Amino acid sequence: MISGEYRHAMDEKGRLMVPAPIRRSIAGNLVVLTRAIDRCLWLFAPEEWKAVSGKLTGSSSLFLARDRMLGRRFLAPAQEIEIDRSGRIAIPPTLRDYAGLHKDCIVLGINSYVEVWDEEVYRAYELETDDQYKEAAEEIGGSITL
Amino acid sequence: MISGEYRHAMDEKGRLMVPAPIRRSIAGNLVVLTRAIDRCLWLFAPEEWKAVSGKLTGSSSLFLARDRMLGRRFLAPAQEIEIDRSGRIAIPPTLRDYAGLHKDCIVLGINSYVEVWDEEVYRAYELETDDQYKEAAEEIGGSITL
DNA sequence: AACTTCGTGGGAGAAAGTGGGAGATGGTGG
DNA sequence: CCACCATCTCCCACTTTCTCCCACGAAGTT
Repeated sequence: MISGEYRHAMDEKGRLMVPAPIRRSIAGNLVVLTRAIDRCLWLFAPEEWKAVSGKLTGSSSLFLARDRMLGRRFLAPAQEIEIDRSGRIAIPPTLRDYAGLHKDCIVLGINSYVEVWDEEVYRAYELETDDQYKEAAEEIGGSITL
Repeated sequence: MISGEYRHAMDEKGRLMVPAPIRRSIAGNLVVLTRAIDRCLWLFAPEEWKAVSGKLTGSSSLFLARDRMLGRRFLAPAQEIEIDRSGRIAIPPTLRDYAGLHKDCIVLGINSYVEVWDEEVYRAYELETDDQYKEAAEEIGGSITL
């Protein structure tokens, strides 16, 4: 179970720390990095990635526009990346650009995957979704009693 | 059953006392600390947190915008933290910033969870919500007789 | 008054994070 | 086809931060 919210700077070489607690919950030193659906990156442990991508590829067809699109935008950008001895990953330029990563990044551990955001982009996202968040909280309040 | 209202100072290292009465009602020396919905932090005993977070993670999908948002804002910030031998917790910087904790903090024990506020932020909250509080009391008065 | 419990501060060692250098790799132009 | 340049990758060393532990002060109790 991964979790935690961290702020880290990407250095001039495009390297970003994977926070130690997250690193500890990933076996081995390989991860899969890909474009998320929102303007950020997703980072999976290899076996998690297999599970997710497997569900998409399992039933997809070359001849369906929707499947081709998903392949291009979700599967193709995925890269296997090594965590170096200092616990960093080098983020490829195309992914860096997609997520608008500049320097200060936010790293989110969410259950079984990790998200990487540019700090400013994430702040903007939080503002945008603030109302939805509070609405959702009220709804959930109906079903969760503590 | 946790309760109590305490004022404690966070020291220069970002450590905050968990008041002894609250500590006694938590088994073990691990707690889960996370962002609340208002500008403060929530502290749960691990099993309480599992109960709450489990209801959210159970049926969530990577491919639904709302689920992603809830994961980011509610699940991700949660961190498991150890209570040290002196009964303190070290509050991670991102959580410290979110709640605007500076030095003097208010710790509230509420039933089955604990809230941590910056003192000034809490005073402001009390002022803001004073009218709502009295209205809410009137509403409740309809159903509670004592 | 001594003892116990609670809270506070600080120090040492360990871990985490940062920066930069050298060799390898791949692309470009002559 | 070869030489050169840019970039990448891997590794090492330094710095900072964190964590754990201990010792002291205050307050309440027997």
